[in-house]
Amino acid sequence: MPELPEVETVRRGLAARLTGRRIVAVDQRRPDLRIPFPPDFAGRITGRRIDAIDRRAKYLLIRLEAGLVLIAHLGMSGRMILEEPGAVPDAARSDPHRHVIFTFDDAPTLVYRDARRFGLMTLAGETELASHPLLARLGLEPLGADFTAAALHAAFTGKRTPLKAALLDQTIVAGIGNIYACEAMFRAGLAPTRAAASLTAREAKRLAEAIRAVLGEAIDAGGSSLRDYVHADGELGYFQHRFAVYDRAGAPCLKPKCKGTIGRLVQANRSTFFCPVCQA
DNA sequence: CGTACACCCTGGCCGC
DNA sequence: TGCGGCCAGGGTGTAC
Repeated sequence: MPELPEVETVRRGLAARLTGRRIVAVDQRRPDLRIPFPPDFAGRITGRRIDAIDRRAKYLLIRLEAGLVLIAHLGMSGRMILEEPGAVPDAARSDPHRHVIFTFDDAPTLVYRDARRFGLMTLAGETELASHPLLARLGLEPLGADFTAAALHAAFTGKRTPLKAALLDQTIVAGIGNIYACEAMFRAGLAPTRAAASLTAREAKRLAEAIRAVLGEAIDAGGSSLRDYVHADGELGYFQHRFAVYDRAGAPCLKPKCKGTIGRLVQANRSTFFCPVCQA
């Protein structure tokens, strides 16, 4: 379930364990995920130390020494799993979805598992990172300093698309997925069907604050509920979180004194959950 | 250009 | 228990 908060939680877990460690072996078990691995993927990263692990939207940016960056996206089902070297669980031996296995000096083994293979891994030079096709068109970073109410309002200018679709458009705001789009609109009290450009400055301010709050709380929940952000089985960044509207169709609205019932509609082929009373 | 939809892939769940 | 249909938190390419 990787949206921005989950990717950030994974980032923190990986950074804590792997920063400064050297990749000593890479077992790449198939030629592609959503896109092909770059030529000589394993060869190009083997032997390099990890300088830092950063994030842009839902992309992990694993900075290796000498200016090489491993760009990773978890797609829908991608997971990063840390295992003690040699301690591979029996169930994992026959698991066909463990696609890449990174071995380190003096650090847990990192396994990339992705059943649906909507994730990706590729390489880019540090200097060309900002202009890389995967990253160049990304919009506002919701937890970044430039994500202001005015910037969000401006980004919605001319967008006649429904608010829900605008929030999922990574070229407008980057990192929000289906769950947190629903949660943020609920918290801001905005109807998902509103044209994005129709938001007033005041409404854009409410929405920007709701987005930041919802994402921040989810990150806090991930961080506080996991020791070092790692489950007992080594899986990183997936945590129980209570949602106010997501997947709650037919259940009562949680807003105090609201007697609404959470509804579901389909926008851009994806479910939207909302309270028709609070989000009128 | 903006918007709408099919599609990529596997697994889990539901109803029959 | 088996099987078909539907759904899923991602993004992209194509057609209008």
